[in-house]
Amino acid sequence: MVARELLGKWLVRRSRHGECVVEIVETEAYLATGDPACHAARGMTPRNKAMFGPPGRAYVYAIHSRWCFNIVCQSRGEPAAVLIRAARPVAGHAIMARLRGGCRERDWLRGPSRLCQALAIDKRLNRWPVDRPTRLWVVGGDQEPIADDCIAVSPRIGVTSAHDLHLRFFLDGSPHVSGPRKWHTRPVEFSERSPT
DNA sequence: ACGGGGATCGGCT
DNA sequence: GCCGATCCCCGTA
Repeated sequence: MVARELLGKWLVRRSRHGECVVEIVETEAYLATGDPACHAARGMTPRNKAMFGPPGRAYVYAIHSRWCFNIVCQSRGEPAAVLIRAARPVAGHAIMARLRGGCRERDWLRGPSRLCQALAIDKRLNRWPVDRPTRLWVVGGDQEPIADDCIAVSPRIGVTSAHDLHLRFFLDGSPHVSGPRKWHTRPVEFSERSPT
């Protein structure tokens, strides 16, 4: 599953502010079928058009006047995407600190819209290809995948429907993961789940 | 043309 | 923890 493979990968953003590198520590999957929370669940609209396009591109949309960045990961006629929820700063610290208004480093990329703020991601990057080094791309395809026992699973955050789907993946115990601190570690009720 | 709702965040208690 | 801001999108008329 792509959402889990993206953990530990690096995301590079080259903007007019300069270049930033971050390590992805939290993702959520939104599925093609059987997932009412997925924007594509009710067919194509102007907003979710990117999800119906080729995989490996960005899907950027606004919620409550803030941006969220997804990577389209499947497109065999079946739209799906991975929301990038949180990351750890690797390079470009000065840029991210400025764009995030000088809050604590731990909070720069903690949450999908905070991440977009820190990396200057907005609607203009909707449908942008993220598989080659231009303005926004993912690297680390050749690196070792994160071990299963370092990855925790839970229901998705802020999603009111489909609570039975455990499609949030994150590096267990990472301080850069979003949400209250109790969500930073593997929830007890899901700790018995075998890795998928 | 209109109105309800949302994959959020930050401030306040 | 809870609540409100804020605005764009989408379903309905």
